[in-house]
Amino acid sequence: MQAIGMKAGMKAGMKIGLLARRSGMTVKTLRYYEDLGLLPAIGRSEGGYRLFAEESLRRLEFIRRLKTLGLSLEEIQGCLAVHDAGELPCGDIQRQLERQIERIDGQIQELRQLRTELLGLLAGWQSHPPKDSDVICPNLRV
Amino acid sequence: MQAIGMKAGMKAGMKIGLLARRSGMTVKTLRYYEDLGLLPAIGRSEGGYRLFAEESLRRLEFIRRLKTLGLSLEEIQGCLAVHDAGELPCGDIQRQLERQIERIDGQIQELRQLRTELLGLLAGWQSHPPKDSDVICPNLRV
DNA sequence: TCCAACTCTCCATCCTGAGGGAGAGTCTAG
DNA sequence: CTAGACTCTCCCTCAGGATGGAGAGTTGGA
Repeated sequence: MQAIGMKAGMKAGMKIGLLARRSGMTVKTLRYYEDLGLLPAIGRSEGGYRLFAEESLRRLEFIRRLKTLGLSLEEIQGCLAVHDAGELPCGDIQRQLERQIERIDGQIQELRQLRTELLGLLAGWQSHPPKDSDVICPNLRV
Repeated sequence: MQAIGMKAGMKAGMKIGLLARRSGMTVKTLRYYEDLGLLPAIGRSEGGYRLFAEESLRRLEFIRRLKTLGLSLEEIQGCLAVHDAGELPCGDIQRQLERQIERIDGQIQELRQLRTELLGLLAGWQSHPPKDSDVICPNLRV
């Protein structure tokens, strides 16, 4: 027997707590994502509770995956918007991932330069150099 | 002729705007540093204006230098505290710089791994794969 | 019916290193 | 003396991705 008011096959929607348990995210985070528009609810219960479709689980997996690849929620939202428009977001995702590689390359370059500078400074560093009242750290000459 | 109330050689102290101009930092930043305890003022004028010693310039150079090396203001403050206690901070700075190199190495490692994963994903990426209604992006299988 | 569990909204907070602006007071050259 | 430059404190805002709590309302099983 179906619940009253439900046609056979009609899905009532998950409440946020269940979705949180099934997805491994916190209720707070899901509300946050919904507010951002990343995770639309299919509606509200009579009492105002958010109701989510089964599909939300896949959506959250997608979000989680792109997040671990270093994309921002805003970038992820862009990809999801393409999906929601009925198109395959693969092309957009590809572009975002390529951009992400460029960002990473830039960051690695900066970190390498900094590392080199730090190593240079530490080569020949003296822990107890003669005091020089005009500088705070003689090794840095400042 | 000295200003009234000034003994010869006594320094009145710089007001914050002059220190900002001479150091190349903004007034806002100097107030911020003073609030944090990084840059103690030698006192206040009768009207409540912060007065800074000449030494503040060296201190700001020191802060700027360590900041470009990637240390946080908190770490810099630790080094300055050693200096202010009358000791040479070189040993502490050395330790901080070594820690910084370790942090950088860790970050580079993470970035390299991520980069590798991204490249792996993009190898063989199809911009327009066949649609699969069960996944959002077939290339990611999510 | 009743109670516990759940959910709602709204607001505040975290982190870091500042920046913006209001409104009031101070300093200094002319 | 006065105008204009300078400075004060106080509070808000930014980025990004959430998290915490208060206080009120909803749901569902016994």
